Amino acid sequence: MATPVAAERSNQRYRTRKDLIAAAARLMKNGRKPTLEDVAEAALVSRATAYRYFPKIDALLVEAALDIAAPDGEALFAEDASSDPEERIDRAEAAMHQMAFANEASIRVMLAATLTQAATGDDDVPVRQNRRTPLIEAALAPAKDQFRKASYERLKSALAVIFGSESMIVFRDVLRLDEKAARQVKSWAVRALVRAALEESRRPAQG
Amino acid sequence: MATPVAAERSNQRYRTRKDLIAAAARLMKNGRKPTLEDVAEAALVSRATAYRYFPKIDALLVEAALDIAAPDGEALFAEDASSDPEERIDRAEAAMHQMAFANEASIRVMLAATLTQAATGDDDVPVRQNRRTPLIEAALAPAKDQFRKASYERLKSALAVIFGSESMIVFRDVLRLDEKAARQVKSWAVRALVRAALEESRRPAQG
DNA sequence: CTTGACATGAGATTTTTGTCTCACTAAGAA
DNA sequence: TTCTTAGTGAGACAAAAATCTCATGTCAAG
Repeated sequence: MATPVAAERSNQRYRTRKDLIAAAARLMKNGRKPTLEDVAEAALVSRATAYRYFPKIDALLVEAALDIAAPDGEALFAEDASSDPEERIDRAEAAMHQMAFANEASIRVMLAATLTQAATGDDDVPVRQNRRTPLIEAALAPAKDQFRKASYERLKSALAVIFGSESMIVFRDVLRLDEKAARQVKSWAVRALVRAALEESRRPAQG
Repeated sequence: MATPVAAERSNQRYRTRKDLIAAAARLMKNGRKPTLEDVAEAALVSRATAYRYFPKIDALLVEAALDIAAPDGEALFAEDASSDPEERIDRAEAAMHQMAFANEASIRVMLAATLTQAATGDDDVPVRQNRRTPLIEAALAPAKDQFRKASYERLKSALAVIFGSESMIVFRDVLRLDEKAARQVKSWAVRALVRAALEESRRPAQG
């Protein structure tokens, strides 16, 4: 059997794997969930090979979505002297926002692919990764000691809800707002949340 | 005229349509996207008939998701004398939260079915409906005149992001928090947002 | 009751999706 | 170079999903 598992041939395996992922990423951009056959063809690889690497196409789609450049906390705040958490969070949100709306179609495909799996408890299945929390932590880092522990954790989770690509779905499909309006709402919300967490951390009673 | 004669058959059509939707709703509860064949069988209807009613299964799944009881603003605040918007919003959120987590599997299926369509601009395709905004408006109603117009609109949109079933996905798949933790975060966040909107509406400068 | 129009059911058929086999190619070791 | 072996391609095969056709059943008007 030709199951790619031995270590020796790793270059070859790595390349075809990479080609498959790249091809999938390319196909996702038009918003349609591609079939494994589509991907194989686009990657100039036989159907059988494609199936060998990704028995479930969902796994491939998730991998492909990782190609989408996510804002990196380190880079984003590299030469940013400011330590005002409100400003920094807003800036981080702007970066995520821009990324999400620029890759809307691909993100939708990936989201749809993962949605039905977490529920069924399938475990050979890809899991959503969390790229927003590191970004949020980087933004809050300079001010971290101004928060109480509980406030800080709560704030991070709440911000994660606003930051994510899921919120884009709400703005587009449910509220029917355009990108600019969405950004304004999110900007206001994240700032308000940061302020609220800061304030309650300053007050003596309660956490 | 021949038309009214033909139209009289609507009872029959209505019943099979209803049966199909009910069957789909039943099948969605286990979190797997059912096949039209599955639905047809469960509805005691032939495949061909099912396909006649719903050429795309996604349309059927969306219809079926409507069966899920959404909290109704009128009923929820019927005997609630309180007019404190913070309390009322929190209460509304609790209701939505309970509904969303109780029907997680079905909601995931519906969400996945709609995600890839809005993007492609398919128009014979069902559209997400918005049940959360009326609820939010009902909760804010008694205090509506305490907000500036712009603040009010922004608040509603921000709350819609927190309220929705999409936030459940974030808590579960991305943050890996359980239902209780999710509720606490959301409760804190919605209250903070309401307070922020109220406060900025009281202040003279800026909107 | 009869009739016409429509809805339905039961396959046949086609398309799509996933699996398997086997020969061939090419990479790395000797 | 030659040998060994993992990775690949081509296509047969199987299973599932979607579409089409036509005979039958049933409703309601006359």
